[in-house]
Amino acid sequence: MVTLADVAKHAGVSASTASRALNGRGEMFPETRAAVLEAADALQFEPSLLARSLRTRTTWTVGFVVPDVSSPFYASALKGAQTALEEAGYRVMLMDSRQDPGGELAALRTLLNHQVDGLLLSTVGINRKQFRATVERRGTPCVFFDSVVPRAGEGSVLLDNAAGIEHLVDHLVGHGHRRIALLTGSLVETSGHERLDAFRAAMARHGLDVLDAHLRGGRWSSDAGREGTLELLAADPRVTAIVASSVELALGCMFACRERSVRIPDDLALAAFDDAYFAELLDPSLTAVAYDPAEVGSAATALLVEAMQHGDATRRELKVSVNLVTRESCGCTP
Amino acid sequence: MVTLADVAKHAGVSASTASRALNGRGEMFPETRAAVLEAADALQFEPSLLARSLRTRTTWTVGFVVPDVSSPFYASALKGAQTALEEAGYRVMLMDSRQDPGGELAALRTLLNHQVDGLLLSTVGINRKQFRATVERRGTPCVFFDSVVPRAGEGSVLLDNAAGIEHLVDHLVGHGHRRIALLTGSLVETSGHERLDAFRAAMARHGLDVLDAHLRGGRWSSDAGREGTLELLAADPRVTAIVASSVELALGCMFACRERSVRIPDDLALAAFDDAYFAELLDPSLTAVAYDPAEVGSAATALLVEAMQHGDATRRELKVSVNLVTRESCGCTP
DNA sequence: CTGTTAGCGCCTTCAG
DNA sequence: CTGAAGGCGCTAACAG
Repeated sequence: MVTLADVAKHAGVSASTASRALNGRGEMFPETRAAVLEAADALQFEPSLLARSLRTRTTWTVGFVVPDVSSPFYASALKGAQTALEEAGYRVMLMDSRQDPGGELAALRTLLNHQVDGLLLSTVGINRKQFRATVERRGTPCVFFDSVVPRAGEGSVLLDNAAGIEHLVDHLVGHGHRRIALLTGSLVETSGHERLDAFRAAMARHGLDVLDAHLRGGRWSSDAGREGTLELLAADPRVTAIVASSVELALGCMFACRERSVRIPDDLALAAFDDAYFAELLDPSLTAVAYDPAEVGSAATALLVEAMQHGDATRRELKVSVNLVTRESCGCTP
Repeated sequence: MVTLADVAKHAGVSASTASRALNGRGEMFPETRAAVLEAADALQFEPSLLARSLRTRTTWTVGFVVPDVSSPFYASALKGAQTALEEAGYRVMLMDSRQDPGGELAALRTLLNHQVDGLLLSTVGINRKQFRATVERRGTPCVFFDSVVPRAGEGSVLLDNAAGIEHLVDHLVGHGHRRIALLTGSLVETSGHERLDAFRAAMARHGLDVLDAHLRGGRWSSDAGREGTLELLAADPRVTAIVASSVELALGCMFACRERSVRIPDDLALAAFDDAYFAELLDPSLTAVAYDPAEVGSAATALLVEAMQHGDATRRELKVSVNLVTRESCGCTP
């Protein structure tokens, strides 16, 4: 390995001068700088980021923690964050909490021991005290996205869950439905319980009841959607419409309907939170609330970079807007 | 920040003893060790991985480079790798080359400057010389997956592209098709050109011609699939079946067919490489070659861990097996 | 403008 | 079994 000392010797200057030349810090004679750059080039010098970080106490690395990287939503958010971070000169260290608070805490500790400069976190439900003890104690800035620890961190970016669910419920009510059920996601995550709360609120606004038997699911998977729908169908055949808290849940619902020969939208209308690039090609095509998942990542990054660089004291909470895309599954005709 | 020195002082021992106790190295009086552990616990000591890495010259970090993290395939491969790496005690540093060789080289350099212990790389087509100059020169082990630099690195994991395409072509020929076109992916990537080569070979085996006009696409996107299909439809209406090199390309094809009122499978049969969890619910449901994308990541990780730990000299090349799932788009009936 | 000195936090000789 | 000393590669403070 070729070190800064080698470059300095080769250029006939001291290590500090070499360092200054390479980092463009301070004034110096152009020919001195040129000599150093040439030497670095000749020796193919690559600085050790490790050593630099140890000395400067900044790593230019940000930790990214999500429940499941392979989920399309998180993958897109990651992409958005990665792009924005790279632009700002940061690198990404990725960890997966596997939907487990213990795993999340372990991930945070590892990242913190790595001296990351900041954290982008979609929590699976650690509490404020745990958050305090692991991240706040170190003073590392943290921005939450999609799922937050209430009143913690330097900011958060959430989808406009309330508006999304409202669109869905209003639209189904507009089609004449009154017995509407909800497939919920994981209720320890912000998007899960916000969508549930919003569903209750939207139904109430139309003077409609929400029976506990009409709330099913509890996980984000397609399986949970299928099972929840089967339970729903068995428990109360009078339900005429379903709101799914995610595409996966909606797909599960579609599977269940095929098994039970329930026709969508004739026997049961369906509309989902989360659009997908294949929604148009499904049978029937899926009415859904759309948004840009990458924007969640990039917006969170913007907040984090701000916090890392200016140490802003005020917590900022952003909402990413959503819009309804009507297709066939709700009962609309193409 | 609490350092090893603080712990040592608190426990009334030297820093070296504290280090030994914490890392379980060497023999020592149980009470000494206990005192150190207690002190570390009391002070909530967390070792600086940076300093440790600088000293030990191993970071327990692996670099992961892909063309696009938000693609479902890479996201799943990442998940597989992440899980396997974490199990082996490694962390993941992620970079996105954005389908650009320049970006890929930059990513590799950054990772290498971070002293990663190993590399998991899906290349977008850098050449052997560039690979040599950046990674081989440092001696950092690298395992390729999905897309390789020929005869480079410590190993590779590829899908069985030849078998997959063969299944697809054989099946379509079995339905009586003879004029079959191919939507290709990016030909600078291994999966892209292997699938093309395999298509030619499979067609030849049936004594069928492959016209250049029947090869369209060139990128992995849905858009490329749509445009390629429109071109195909315009150039030669006698084509009766299409093999898509990926789901995205297949979806693009389905969009194009809707625009032109071409019915699948009656007017045009379709079958794709890559299965998807929603393939069953498409209209028509999509015949496809299936495999486990996470396995690509975990298998590559196994190879890499082996290389990092035992410095194996022999290059190993793995193939992940695939299988055909027949549905309606090829002309089969449910 | 440039060189010398010191130290980030840790681990690993080498003595005792 | 334990302590002292040195250094991984780099940069910041202080002289000159």
